[in-house]
Amino acid sequence: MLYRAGEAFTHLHVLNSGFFKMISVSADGREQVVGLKFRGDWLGFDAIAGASHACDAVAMDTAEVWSLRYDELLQACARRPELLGLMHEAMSHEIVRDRDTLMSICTLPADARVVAFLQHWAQALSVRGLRADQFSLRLTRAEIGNYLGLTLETVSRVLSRLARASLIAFNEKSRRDICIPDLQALESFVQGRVSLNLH
Amino acid sequence: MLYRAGEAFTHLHVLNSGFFKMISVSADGREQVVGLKFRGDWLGFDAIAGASHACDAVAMDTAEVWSLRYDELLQACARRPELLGLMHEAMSHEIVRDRDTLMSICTLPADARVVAFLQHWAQALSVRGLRADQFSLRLTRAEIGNYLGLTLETVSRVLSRLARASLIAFNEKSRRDICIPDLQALESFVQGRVSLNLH
DNA sequence: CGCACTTTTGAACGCTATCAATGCGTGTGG
DNA sequence: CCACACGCATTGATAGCGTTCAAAAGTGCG
Repeated sequence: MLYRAGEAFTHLHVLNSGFFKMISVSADGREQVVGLKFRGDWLGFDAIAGASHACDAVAMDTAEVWSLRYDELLQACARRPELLGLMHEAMSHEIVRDRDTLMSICTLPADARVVAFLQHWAQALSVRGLRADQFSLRLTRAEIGNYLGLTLETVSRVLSRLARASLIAFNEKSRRDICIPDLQALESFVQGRVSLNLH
Repeated sequence: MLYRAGEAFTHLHVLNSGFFKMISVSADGREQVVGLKFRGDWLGFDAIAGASHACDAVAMDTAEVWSLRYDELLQACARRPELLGLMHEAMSHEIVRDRDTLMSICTLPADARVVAFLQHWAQALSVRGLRADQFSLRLTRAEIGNYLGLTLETVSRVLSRLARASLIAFNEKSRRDICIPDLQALESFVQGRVSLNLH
């Protein structure tokens, strides 16, 4: 765990390798995965406003993180304006990304949400030069469901249906490692609402 | 409309009076209310990353907006570091706020979501020194539902139920203007419903 | 007044949650 | 080595919440 909700804010972090999940807990104890972080993403922006972190940052793998003291970072930005540009870009990107997930959750049915989740993950890998046709989800069904506003059973059922339709395939070792032979086919699935009720 | 999705990014804006809604449209035409803005909020952060706006900013009322050229703003920040602090705080606050709404939508049933929406609005007014026990929603039932991942009928039903329970009251002129005699009562109403769902 | 838009309310349907049983892989201890 | 517990995943049956479809009333405006 890189930081926990409530901890005093001192550093921002840049993820150089590995994967993180961001987890918020509400006052009444509801827990929620509110974001996923990949290589190059910044962590800790949530803490600037309140001077303490608003969520937990949990590594999903061995990870390498560059931690930067915020005050020193600002001084460095004064000397090197392009650094400030990078930081603003990262913050802006996070805002846009969060809105995209909000839209997915508000407007898509369960199966399309799961597909959008897979696409998101695949694209995140692809943009970073990693293979996007075969990867590990690194989240339990329960966590995926939580992130998407679904139950773990629904996630499991959708994935099974996608596998039955050969739009994805499971690794024979672990059902958390999946293959996406044709990302286009998945994409058109969301668009056209192809019915998978083959049974 | 202050700006539209796709427009080139030149200015950030600070809302000095009035109310704005932020509307995103996905590639396949799904429309989504992704945020609400009140006095003192900044608008336009979404455009920094992509150099063009990612959503529409629509006024819900006559509004006064201060528009600041981004490049000039950065120069001013170099001279006055506290200005940069304000801007970062606003961005960070937006990130935290977006996550809160995501959590509400993912973890709460319909009635609790509507209540959370009312609380959010009331608190936004209260923090700004405006009266929070009586205000106009400025959104149609359809827009509220869209923002909360519900249909307009569900929103209408929940509001009617809340009014029947005297937790809120409608203005006799317009059913978009509501009274909240006891905000605490509303809050405990959500708590009770959620704790039932938690086990 | 007519027209378009918004809101309310009812009834029926369907998607997703809930409840429950089973299987699988892993680590642990007898 | 096996038995066992534990966490994770799958699958089925059922129920319920929210959607969909539909009708009617209220509101604002040219």
